[in-house]
Amino acid sequence: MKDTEQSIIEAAILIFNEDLSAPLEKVADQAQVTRRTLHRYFKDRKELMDKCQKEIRKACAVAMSNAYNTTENPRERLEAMFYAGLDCGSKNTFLHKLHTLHDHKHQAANEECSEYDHTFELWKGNLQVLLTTGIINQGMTVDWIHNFFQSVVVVFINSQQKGALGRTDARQLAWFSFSKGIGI
Amino acid sequence: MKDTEQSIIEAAILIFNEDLSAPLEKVADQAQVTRRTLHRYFKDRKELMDKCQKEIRKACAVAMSNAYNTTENPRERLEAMFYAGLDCGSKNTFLHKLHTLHDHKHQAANEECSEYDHTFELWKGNLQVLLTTGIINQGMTVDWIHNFFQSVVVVFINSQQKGALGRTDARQLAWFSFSKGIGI
DNA sequence: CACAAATGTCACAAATATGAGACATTTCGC
DNA sequence: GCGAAATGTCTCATATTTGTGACATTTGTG
Repeated sequence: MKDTEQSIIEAAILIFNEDLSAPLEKVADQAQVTRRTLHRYFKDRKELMDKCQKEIRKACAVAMSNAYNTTENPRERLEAMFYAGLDCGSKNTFLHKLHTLHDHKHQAANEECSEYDHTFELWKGNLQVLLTTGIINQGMTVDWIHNFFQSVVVVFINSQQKGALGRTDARQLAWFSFSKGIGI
Repeated sequence: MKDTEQSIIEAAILIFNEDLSAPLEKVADQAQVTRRTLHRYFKDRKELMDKCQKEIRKACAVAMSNAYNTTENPRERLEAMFYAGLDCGSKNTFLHKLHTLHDHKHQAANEECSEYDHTFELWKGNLQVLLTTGIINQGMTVDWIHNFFQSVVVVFINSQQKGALGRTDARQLAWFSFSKGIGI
């Protein structure tokens, strides 16, 4: 029964990802919990948001790290990490969103920002190999591909929400769109 | 000086696109205007939001319609409408976002929904031609490509906001990612 | 300059969101 | 079934957001 805290966090990620300033009652509803209970686990909005970020960073870091270690081939690594990104779903996109907000000033001094950077260090490093060895040609930049990656995850999430496509089909489609889209 | 109303709408689209429940003061700030002035032009939040949607639908509809009429070749049409989508920028993505929200129930009876549908009628019709003639193969679905289209627009906007890429370069990159990503 | 329109400043009431106390009810392990 | 922990209900104080009136200031125009 102690997974209430976790389910609130999951709900918050879902809600805040759509509506950053949504009232906490929406989060509580999504978690099928009272606002009162939510406040028993989280002192205030800021604390909830912080826990969300921590959860997100952890989940993404673990998934990415695991995927990275499945193979030594850069091309296969990219694919493995891509699927890991899909599996992280809205956690992945929310993390990315928080760091591309209009008023967000990215600075390495910020603890959360540096953790964010670290999360994608492996990803970007691997990507750089593919770029320099010419497997990915064109005028592709790391930033573009990073954004593009996140965007394809959004497409995947949307398709899953609608239920129009099976998970396996959607995963294949996503990888097709991503890999071809960056010129592999 | 009467473009104050318009600049508030533009500001609102920018802010609401990032944070749907953002306080109106943020919109006023973005428009470099007092909250008091904002309320002189818009009775309340709902009226502002409605005007935003109207503006968005109009802008997207005009841009798409123009692009459609530049050529009769479906393949070229797709490209022209793609660039039109880029030019609509956040208007395009905000419109799409509003209709993919978790709690949004899409129903043709709804006036705004039907207008939204109409906006992309041409786009989807043209796409269907490309699908049935086999120019786009794979297990691609219209919905997937539609979502994918919107996502690439987001990537484009992000790259422009950062200023890392010139507009022309970004447009080319975007078209590359999109066209290859759907298997053209 | 003078005048009118637009905007800003300040003040304020109403609505909504937030956070927490007190106590009832439910849930779970034993 | 008992007791403890978790959760819900109800209530309330406070903070924030919202919308508007009254009046000062700025801006554009003749």
